[in-house]
Amino acid sequence: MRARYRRVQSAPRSAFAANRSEITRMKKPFYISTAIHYANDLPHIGHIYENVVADVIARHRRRMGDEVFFLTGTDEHGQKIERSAEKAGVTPIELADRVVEYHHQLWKTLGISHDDFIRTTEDRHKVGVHEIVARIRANNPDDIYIGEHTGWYCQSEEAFFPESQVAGGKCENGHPVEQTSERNYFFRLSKYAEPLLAHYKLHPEFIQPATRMNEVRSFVESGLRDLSISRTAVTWGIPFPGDPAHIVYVWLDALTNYISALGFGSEDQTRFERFWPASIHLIGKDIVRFHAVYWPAFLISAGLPLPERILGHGWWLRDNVKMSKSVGNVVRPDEIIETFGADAFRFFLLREMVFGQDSNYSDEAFLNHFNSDLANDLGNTLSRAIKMTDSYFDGKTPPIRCMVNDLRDACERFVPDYLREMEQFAFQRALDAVWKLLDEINTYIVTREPWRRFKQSGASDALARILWDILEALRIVWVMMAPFMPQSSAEALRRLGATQSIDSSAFRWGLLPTRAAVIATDPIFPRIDIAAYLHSDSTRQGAALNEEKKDDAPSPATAGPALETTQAITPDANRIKIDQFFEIDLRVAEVLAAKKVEKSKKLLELRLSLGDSERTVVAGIASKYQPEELIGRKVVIVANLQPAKLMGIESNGMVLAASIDGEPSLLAVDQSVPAGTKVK
RNA sequence: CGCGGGGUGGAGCAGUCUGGUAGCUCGUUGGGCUCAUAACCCAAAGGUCGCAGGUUCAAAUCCUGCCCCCGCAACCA
Repeated sequence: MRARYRRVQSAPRSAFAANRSEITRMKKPFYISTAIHYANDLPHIGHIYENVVADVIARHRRRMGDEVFFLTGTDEHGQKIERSAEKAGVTPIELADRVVEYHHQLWKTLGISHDDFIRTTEDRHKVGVHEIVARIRANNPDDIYIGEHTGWYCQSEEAFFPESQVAGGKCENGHPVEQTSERNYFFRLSKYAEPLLAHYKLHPEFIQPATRMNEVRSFVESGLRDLSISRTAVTWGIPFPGDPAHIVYVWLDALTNYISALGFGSEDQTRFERFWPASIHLIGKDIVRFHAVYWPAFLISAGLPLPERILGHGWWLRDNVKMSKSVGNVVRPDEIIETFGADAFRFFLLREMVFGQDSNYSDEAFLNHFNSDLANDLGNTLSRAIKMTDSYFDGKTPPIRCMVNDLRDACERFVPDYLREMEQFAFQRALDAVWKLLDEINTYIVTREPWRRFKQSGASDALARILWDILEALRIVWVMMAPFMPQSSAEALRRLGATQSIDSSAFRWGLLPTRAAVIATDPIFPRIDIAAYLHSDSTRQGAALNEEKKDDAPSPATAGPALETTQAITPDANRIKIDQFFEIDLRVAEVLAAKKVEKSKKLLELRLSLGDSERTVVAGIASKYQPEELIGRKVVIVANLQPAKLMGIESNGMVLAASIDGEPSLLAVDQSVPAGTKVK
């Protein structure tokens, strides 16, 4: 993806122009939402990133004078929750409560400044969902009708599966499916292709980045089919208005959160009237379609205004191949946040990812950025400036302001750059502008040599001006950093003796008071010994970042600071009895034939001899082994495993292999051992 | 034809929409400074921008074809 962001149509203003315009005109309130996060599992780095980005935008808008409403929340309905809850032996709402509690803690830890948190199980949300259905029916009585929904139905799971999840007559969990029809309520989505295309044309900034717009447009151009908006097979959801035998389709349910949270449909709609339409729906790129097609179609039908902008961010990938401790890129953000602070992590997320693009996460990258950006540049510059002030001017900001100098020029060059990039969600470039200013400050320090001046002529006026410049430029640096690192910024400004609150005028040169107390103390970001950190505490590694934990219910034990559903494993509790081991029938087998499974990436179909019998086993070892080299080889298998179908082939056993970063290495036995020999 | 991302100095990445001297961070080398967190400053080395065609006065950027890597899904039983 190689998108640039179109300019926000409220043209980028310089810092100084902005001040004036805010006074003279009444601004439209600014409403930003994240997606509501699905409550069947704990948040991962993708959710964290989304909320941090939204928070940075919200904080930036607030200080620029906007009236901001920032919403996040949880999506708590649907089958997956039902099933996860069942597995955990709790009711769906108990499960959701647990996850939500964790969300609250996490967002607090990370300093997310949302104004409200919507749960789709709340009454106010149900009211909103009923209201939007009512509005659609009132506005376009034709748009909701009863029809037949035909699809692959799985008896044992009581659910329809999309074509993509059905293979070889089985659903994704291996149960048989059949073509079945269900009577559902439908939404006449087909009617809205033209209005949507017209809207995209009129508002090219509606979907960003632009490549997403292209995808959406071609999707709509290829024709829209009416959408089933109710289910009868699911019970955990909002009863369909007027027909409680049906449940409202999850997306109609979920999307409505953006207005139900504003009191849509309730007695008091002042928030809805004030803040809708949303300025930005911030979402992952995977759900752009729902936000850019279904949601606006529902809104048009209901006679409601459309959100101004759908902003799709990229995904955090984990460093693919080299996930290992020795390489030092094991992912453990929970520990990172605990150790280095929420601000450092927030900074990293925005510094490292080009907004909109995918990016790789690694602890090593975090640590490197921490040292070079935060410790060496941002923190160290603060330290050296304050230390000199402390020594030369008796712990107070110098007594003389300086209004004409190179640093002021630099600020007036970089602050507008920074503000422009912030408006375009180009956080990486906004931060670049900050670091360019930091460079200027460091260069200024070196070329002016305050230490030499002090030795030569003490606390002279010239020295006062120079140091005041440095401190003032740093004040502006930390004002720029405020949305990214709110706590650190407040702390740094306090140390600098800058007391005024941060608003849009805080970027102006000259605000640092003279003779204000500075605080010379420990470094704000102490350097990390990276090697020592990476090799410490190896037992706690393994919080898998992007791993889907499909049906795992979050355990109560993880309601603490852990970011993931990893559980502390005490070795003793984890040991098994020997008879448990003997339940496993391990056998030596000889490979008679081997071939790659068609269309598969890592599967080999093996024909094995167990001496007196033969069987077919499918093994996921194709990434490492060629079929030819396996023939005649002796392997160890689990012989009494339930059969399973993989890519349509029945596998009767499991070939044992050691796994090094996912690369298999087959267990070897002496070639002389006859096939069928028991292993114990 | 399942969906998507990518191939740019040693590493990680911008830049590609709107063609015009190839940029950032880290690393490396040499020098400087000593206020600071072995930090900071200056300078240098290092790239035929995956390949092949095409359009153009001009291509990392536009067009065509191809190769390779990765994520998701379908398969690690």
